[in-house]
Amino acid sequence: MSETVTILDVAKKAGVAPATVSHALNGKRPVSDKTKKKILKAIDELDYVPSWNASRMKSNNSGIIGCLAIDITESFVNKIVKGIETGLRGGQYSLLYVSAIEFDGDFKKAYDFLKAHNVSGTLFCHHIPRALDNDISSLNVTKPLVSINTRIDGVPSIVIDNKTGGLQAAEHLISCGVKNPAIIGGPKDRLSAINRLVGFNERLKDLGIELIEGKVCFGEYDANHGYDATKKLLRQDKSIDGLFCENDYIAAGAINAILDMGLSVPNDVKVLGFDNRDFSSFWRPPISTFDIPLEEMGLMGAYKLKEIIENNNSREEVITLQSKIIPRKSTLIL
Amino acid sequence: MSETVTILDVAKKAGVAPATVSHALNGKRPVSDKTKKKILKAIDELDYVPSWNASRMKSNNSGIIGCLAIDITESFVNKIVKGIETGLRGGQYSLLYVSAIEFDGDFKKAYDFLKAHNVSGTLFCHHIPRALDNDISSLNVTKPLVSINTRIDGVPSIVIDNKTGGLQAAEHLISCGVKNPAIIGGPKDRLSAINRLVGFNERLKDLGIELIEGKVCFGEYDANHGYDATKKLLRQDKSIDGLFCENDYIAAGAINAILDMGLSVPNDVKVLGFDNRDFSSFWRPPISTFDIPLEEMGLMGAYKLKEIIENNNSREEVITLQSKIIPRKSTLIL
DNA sequence: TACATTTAGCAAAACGATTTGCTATTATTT
DNA sequence: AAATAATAGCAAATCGTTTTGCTAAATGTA
Repeated sequence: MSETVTILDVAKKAGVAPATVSHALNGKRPVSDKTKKKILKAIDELDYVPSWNASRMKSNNSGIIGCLAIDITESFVNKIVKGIETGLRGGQYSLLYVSAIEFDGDFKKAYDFLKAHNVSGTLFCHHIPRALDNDISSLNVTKPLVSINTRIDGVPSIVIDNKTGGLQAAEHLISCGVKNPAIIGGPKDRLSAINRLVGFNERLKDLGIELIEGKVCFGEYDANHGYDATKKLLRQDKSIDGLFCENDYIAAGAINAILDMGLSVPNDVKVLGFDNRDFSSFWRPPISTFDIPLEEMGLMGAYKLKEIIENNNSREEVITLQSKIIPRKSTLIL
Repeated sequence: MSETVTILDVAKKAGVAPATVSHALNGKRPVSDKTKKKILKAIDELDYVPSWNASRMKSNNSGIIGCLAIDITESFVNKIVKGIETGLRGGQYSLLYVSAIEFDGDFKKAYDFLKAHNVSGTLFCHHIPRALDNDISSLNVTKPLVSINTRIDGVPSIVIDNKTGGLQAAEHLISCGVKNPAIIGGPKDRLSAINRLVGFNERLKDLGIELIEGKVCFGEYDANHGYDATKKLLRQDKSIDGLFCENDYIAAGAINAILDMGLSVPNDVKVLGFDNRDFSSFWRPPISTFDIPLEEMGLMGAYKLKEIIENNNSREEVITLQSKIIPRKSTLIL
């Protein structure tokens, strides 16, 4: 209802020119303490809040950071977003969040939407490999762009070293005494799933263990897949004594299956997950897993983007972060 | 790098006046098909995207919906936010997300931030009872406001009927044959926890069962609290045969404790949770719980806010949604 | 044919800030 | 005391749209 109070109202009340109010507020030119005090008093009394719109239109820098993610309820997305917020905190930036699903996966439309808001830069945050590679040229990118969680050619990216994760998974299982490991993977079209497998396979080969096709099982990142795949694998080969599950949902399903078959975790079969979900620490038995520094990825993405915006430094760069193994009972010998 | 293309560039290229371009785009005045075609061609060739800033400054309606929530990683928050997005989809609105923690819990600052962006309306989304009641007057609210998940006096609110939830919890446990129930609650300062208890207690009293103080245990909404409280309760009173846990983390911890004591769920003790977390369906045993329509809450909040903005209808209204019980094995007799 | 009506499009003002050129005052130096 | 430099503050232009008053052309009516 009440009218918006503008810089003019403040100026009038304080008995100065609008320009002086502006200068008093953002210090582009000095203003005497006396007038500054008058101005602040007027601002306080009128409850004046400068219009971001108006000010940013003039300076052609919206101060808005666009975040284009698939779906905020994906747990990896919301943790990354939290990191982004932390990275932006206290600055002159605000976060405009957009789900790609809102635009039926049309990245051009979604990006145009952000453009319309005159964003100072954009953070992509998704998991679909090459989702943008074909489109990136048609996007007509005019403002800085940073990709989080997926590498895009020609774009600074913050990624997780999933291959090293897989590598460490192999080492961990073997060092826990596993002789005959198998792997239950995630969806074939997700780079995370592929890379974890590649690393796992590579290190096993180094250690002289061959991962035959029958011991690799792709599927969804969920508990049902873990359950079914485990039963299938263990029926096929009763000597399997270690499972690398590419995320903790799969691992939880796998443990359920093993227990249902009357076997023990970790005594008969050791189970290693990935992701460190909130339930993993109090699952029975607690699930050994890898912690992914999701918030840190968001943080780094925000920092990187700010750096590019502020220093106009746009050289491509790939920042790779490591996940960290968290050993729990599901792989330890009692 | 490349310059921003404005409505003037389009007008020049199409050989018309800027006003005509504007009218062609948003139909406030008719434009002939011929010129419209010329204009659209120019827009396409120049890849013109109208500046949201400039247009919204003029119309004094930013089209931006502010969302002020505590923390995006809180699972209830991100589901609500998803609902909000769905509710805003396809409209001329965009979502500006702000975490209250960014402003050290200072709602005035956070709200001023949104005001500075000239938001058309704001959705509060939090769980702290009365967090705003004291502050709401000092907030100097000039634009529509809707609160989700917490009731605020004088503000349209979308809330969950936790009392009825508690009530149904009591009925369910009794109908499953429980004779001597106890409750493990959440934090005392959360309305959800209080209301679930009130409903639970009330219905038990109706059924002639007294919930003495020794059978009520407040604490965090986490598994450790569930574990510790369960051990304490069951040691105190060995005849307890049913537990209402105010969320699923607590329920998971409770089940762990019961099993560790050598008892069976549900044969010896039945456990009922709340929240329907993602792990609850494949916990062992699967946890009976309540599904909270979080996305729907967000959706309703968005709808309500749009209605207020568009029809200038600002009467207070409290929309109460019901949670829905999902019976699983943890309370069923085998 | 002459008049009224509708349609199409242009020009200019407005939104609320920032930026910059300029003037008037005050402080510093010789 | 006069000349110079520094400071304080005002007025006006600007950012990219939308809105509105107005003119000119096209259409319909008598």
